[in-house]
Formats: sequence, structure tokens, C-alpha cells
Amino acid sequence: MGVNLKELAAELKLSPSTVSRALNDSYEISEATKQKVVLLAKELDYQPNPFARSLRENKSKTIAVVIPERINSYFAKVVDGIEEITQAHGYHLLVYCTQEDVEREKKIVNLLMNGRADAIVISVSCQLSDNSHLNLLHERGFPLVFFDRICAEIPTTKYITNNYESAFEGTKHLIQQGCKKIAFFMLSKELSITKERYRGYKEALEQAGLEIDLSLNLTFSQNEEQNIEMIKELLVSNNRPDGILSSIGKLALATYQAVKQTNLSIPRDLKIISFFADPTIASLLNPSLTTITTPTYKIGEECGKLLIQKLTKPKQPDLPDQTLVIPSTITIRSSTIEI
Amino acid sequence: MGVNLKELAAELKLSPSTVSRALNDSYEISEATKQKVVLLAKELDYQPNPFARSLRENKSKTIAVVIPERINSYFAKVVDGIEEITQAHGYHLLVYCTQEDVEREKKIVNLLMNGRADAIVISVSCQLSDNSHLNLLHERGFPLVFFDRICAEIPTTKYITNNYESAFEGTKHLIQQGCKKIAFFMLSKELSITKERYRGYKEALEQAGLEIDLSLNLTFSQNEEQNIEMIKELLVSNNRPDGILSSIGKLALATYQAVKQTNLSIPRDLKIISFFADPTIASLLNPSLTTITTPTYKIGEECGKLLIQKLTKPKQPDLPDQTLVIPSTITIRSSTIEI
DNA sequence: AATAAATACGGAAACGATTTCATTTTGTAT
DNA sequence: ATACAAAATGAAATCGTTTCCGTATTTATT
Repeated sequence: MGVNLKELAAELKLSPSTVSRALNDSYEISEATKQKVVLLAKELDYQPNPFARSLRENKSKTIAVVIPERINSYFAKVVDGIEEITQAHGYHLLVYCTQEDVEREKKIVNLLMNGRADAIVISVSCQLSDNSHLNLLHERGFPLVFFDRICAEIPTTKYITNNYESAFEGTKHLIQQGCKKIAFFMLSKELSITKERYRGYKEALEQAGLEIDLSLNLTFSQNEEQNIEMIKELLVSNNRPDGILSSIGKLALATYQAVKQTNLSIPRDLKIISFFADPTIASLLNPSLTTITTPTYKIGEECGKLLIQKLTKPKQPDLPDQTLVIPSTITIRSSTIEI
Repeated sequence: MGVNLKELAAELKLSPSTVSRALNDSYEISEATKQKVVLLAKELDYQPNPFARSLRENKSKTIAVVIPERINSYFAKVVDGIEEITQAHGYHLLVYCTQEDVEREKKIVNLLMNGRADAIVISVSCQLSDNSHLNLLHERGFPLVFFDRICAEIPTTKYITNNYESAFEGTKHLIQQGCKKIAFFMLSKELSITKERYRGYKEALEQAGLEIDLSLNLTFSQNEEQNIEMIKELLVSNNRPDGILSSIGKLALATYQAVKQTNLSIPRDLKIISFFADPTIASLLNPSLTTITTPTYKIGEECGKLLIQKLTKPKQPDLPDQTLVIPSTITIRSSTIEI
């Protein structure tokens, strides 16, 4: 489309090597020619071919981001954070959405084996069982960063929130509000976040001397309608909970939908606290929703910074096997407070 | 990282050209060798280097998507739709978010001049005034597709909804519900969607014999707090509207926030209808929000299909200068209906 | 059987940048 | 003026593919 290096060199009566070096501000080139070159390059709007460069340098200036859902403030914010940092360093973002489908996730990860991206930031899909695809990637030395939904077994850097503590505190809050039968809503039992949050929930119950009723620990699917139906059934059963800790934001929304179809009232008959990304929506729900909110933008920024460090500085070691915790905050609203 | 073509060829005692052709299923290669090649390629997990291929073929198998906001169901769904179609054809998505910042949009578009992507799908930033960057791109023959927020002057394919009719019908609905003083909320006056929606609003008022009060036509910013404050001021002024057509979803949410800070009630004192992407949220708001909803996933799919057609078939003409309309639907909920 | 045509493959150029190595030009010290 | 180091540039290899062109072998045609 535009001019290439050879044409630019011909125009300047210089060799391509000199022009390349001039543009890359090499010490070997005199200031005079540098200026001439840069000037004409600007004038002709020379843009280096990214593929030629990638091929030669064996790096793409591209980072792949893999998320389970795009219509989800949580993940959207993380990507915003990653973009904010990486774009400033000239990196591009390939964003893939698995739609919570492991098969799709595997396909995507396998596609990334060919070096199209210099690194991957991923929050794993919900149904995840085996990690062979991610393991392979990591073993090949591919920079891999996890956030939120991590694979604990893969020794690399992970960013999470204080899932255990948040769930513990959230559950404690419900107990303090008088709840005796507290349900736990989750997506997949396999997820790292589920396990940790469940642990927090469980220990808070134990500490309060409440028994854990497994029939109140519900695993939901990707089917919204079905989820609402499940919740409704629970709410009209004779084993109705008086409190809910929802480990996923959209299950809180499903609960609100379900409650609307009953003659129950939040918080009178049922209190609910949920991990939830969007404070605006939480405050506009009726009643406003008590939330556990993670600073996801910050998580994105941290992922970005880490990778920029790793990718732009020479001689960097592998990403360390560490789990960095960015704490969430609980915001108490009307859904857990008797008026 | 993995093996390359030359190594694979050496292993097979064939030339790289033969191996390349075998893998690309060329008619020049015998079935026998094809099988041998494919087998070993699979065994050694051969992955062609995407940059070598892109350099040679002068195409990247990548599509750039540029959106104003990522934390926005509208755009997120469009991207989901694009991904659904294009991924099936082996395309990758570079997703850029301008955060409604024109300067950022320009930078991004200029970055894309170098051929990193084979096409661009874009919904322009809110403050957009001049389109020189997009014009240049289009003039260079770069496939460019607009959706939602389009540049009318650039002769390429655009996907929009029936903005005029939807706004007209929405306003008419408010009038039918007894509204006499209807406000119009918008982001930027320069946006294509704003203009069309405003036209629909205006003509509905005119048709009903209502006068247009310019002090009820409010332009908002990116600053949420400030927007809420503006709305609150409007609602406590002595020129308080009794109906609102919000051209942007988040302004409806801001209105709900503002109303909470007054002693007004929706729909009693104020009815509101809004362009809004997420039906779940709309139905959970209190009162539930009457919405104009665009099938955004479908828009994404259409963009994807168009580009796949253009990029994968040989000898395709330029994208035609056409504006394709995918109609929105109005869902009447409690925010416009007196109980 | 002689020739033409089809089949199957290899060699090498090309894509557009960067970089190693070689070479010319300039500057400086003797 | 000569030698020698330093500075500035050029030639060519390289990255890993695809593809143009050429060639040997096999198959078909008369």
C-alpha cells in the first residue's frame, strides 16, 4: 500500500540498511542523514511492515487476551486496564472470548501456539477440567498470565482477589443480619474462584455454628432461563434459604428475576450478597444489591505492566510462579439490610 | 519454537516447496506424499509461522474492531457477533477501545494503516468532528465497515438500526402516555445516531403539535457524576420535563440515579424510554425501563459475513456504498406506563 | 515407437524488514 | 604526507513462508 524501505532508500539514494538504521536511531548513522531520512519518511508516510519486522525479530508486539465473556463488566474492565498499559508501549490486543466453552478455549489456545502473540493473559473458561493446552503453552516457555479464574497447577504469575476472605466476610455479614439458612450460588465447581469462595462461605458458617446444607449449594449453567427456574424452585421449596451468597454477578441478577416471580421480598424474606462488577447497576437494582467488588481495572493494569516488563526489557527471567492478591471491597446496600 | 517448514521438509527428504504444497492440498502433489506430509506435520505439531505467511501473501487473517466503549453491552455484543462469524473462518480480532476519545481513535486508525489488519469494523468515537483519518484509510482501498455510529460521507458499507423511526415511535409512545414536555438526552450532537434520533424525536413532537423546548435537549459528557448532577438540576427546575427520550443507555441509568435523589417518581412524575442494549438490566430496574433495543449481535454477524465474503473470495469488488438497516424493537415496561 | 501431455517434484526468488560483516570515507596523530 | 583509528555507509544474509519456473518421470496419443 504505502512505500517500503527499499523505495524510501532509493528516493534518498541510500541503502536500505542505512535507512533502517536511521529510522531506528542507530549510533552508526550521522545526524545529518538521520534527519533527512526521518523527514522523507514522514513526508511519504512510511510505515514499516509489521509482518516483515515480526518475522525478522521473532516478536509480534501483540498480546492475546482470552476471556470467558465479553458482555460482562468484570472482564471488560480487565481488558480496558490491559489495553491502557500495553497500548502506550505500542502493543496490540488480540481479544478472544470463549463463551465459557472449554472446547473453544482449547482451539484458541492452540491457535496461539504459532507465535501470533508474544504473551497470553487468560481467565479460564468455566467448565474447565484439564489444562493440557495451557500446560503445553507454558512448557514451551510462552509467557502466560492468569487472572481471576486461574490454573493453580501452572507455575506462572496469577492475579486474583482475596476470594476466601471476601466470601468469608460476605457470609459473616449475612449471618450478622440474622440469616440462618444461607445458600451458595456458583457456576462451576471446578473454578479456582468457586473453590476459594466456597471455602470462605463454609468456614464462616462453621465458625457461626451453622450447618452446611448441601441442597443449598447450587451449581448453575449458561442457560439464563433455566437458572431462574432453578432459583424459583428453590425459593418456593420448603427448604427456602433466608440468605444467598452469589459467587457470580449474573446469578444475583437471576435471583432478582426469580424473586419477582414469587411473593417473597428482599431483604425481608431473603438477603443476598454477590460478587458483582458494576456498582452503578448494583445501586439501581431494587433493592440495591450488597456487593463484593474487585478492582478489575487495576488487575488489568497489573497484568499489562508485568507483561510490558517481561517483553520490552532484555534478558528477563520467566514470569515468576506467584499469586498476587488485589483485595475486593464489600459495599453494603439494601439487599442485606432490614429497613 | 516449534518446527518450521524447512525442518519438516528435511525430515521427509522433500523440498520445502513440496511440503508447503502438500499442506495446502495442492493438485500438484500426489496423494501418497500428501498423506505422509500431513501425518508428520501433525506428529511434530507443525504450525506455519503466521508472519512469514502474512508477509508473503500480504494478508494477515486479522480484522480490527474499533469501539468507543468496552463496558457496554451494545458494543460487546457486536464484537461477539463479529467473532462468531470470523473465527469460524480462521480470522483473528484485534479489538481497540477508544474510550470515546477522538485523539485515541486517530492514533489507532493510523496504526492500522500499516496493514496489520485486513479490514476494520468501526463505530466512531463520540466527539468525532473530522474524519480525515478514516477517509485516508478508505481512499487507500482499505476495507472499512461502519456500524451504529457511522460516517455518512465515507462511501462504504454501514450497518445501522432504524434510528429515526425508533425515536419517532418512542417519542410517540411517550406522547400517548400523556407526556407534554419531553426531553431528549444525547451524548454528542455530531454523532450520526444522535442526529437521526433527534430528527425522529422532533418530528413526533411536531406531529403532535408540541413545541420543541431546546432547554430540554441536553448534551452530556463522559463524566457520570456530572451527568447525574445535570439531570438532577433539570428535574428540580421549574422547567421539569414529564418525559425523557434517552438516546444512550447510560443516560437512562444516570436518570434513575438522579431521580433517586429527588422525591419524584417514575412513571408518575416522569416517564422515560431509552435506547438500551441489555434487556435483563432493563427489566430489573425499578421501575422496569421501557427500551428501544437493537439486535446488536446480528449487526456483528452481518459485519462479519460481509467481510468474510470480501476477504476470502477472490476478485471481490470494493465494499459497496450502502447503508443497511436492522430494525430495533420497542419493549414497553413500567417506566412509561402509569400503574 | 515416437511424440505430446500430464504428473510430481525441486530450485530459487520474493515478501520487507533487521543485522552481520565488509567497505569506503573522514579525521587525527605522527 | 602517512598511517591508523573511527565514523558512516553498503552488500548480502536472514526470518519462514508461498509461488514462479524448470525438469524429470510417467502416462496418453497417434
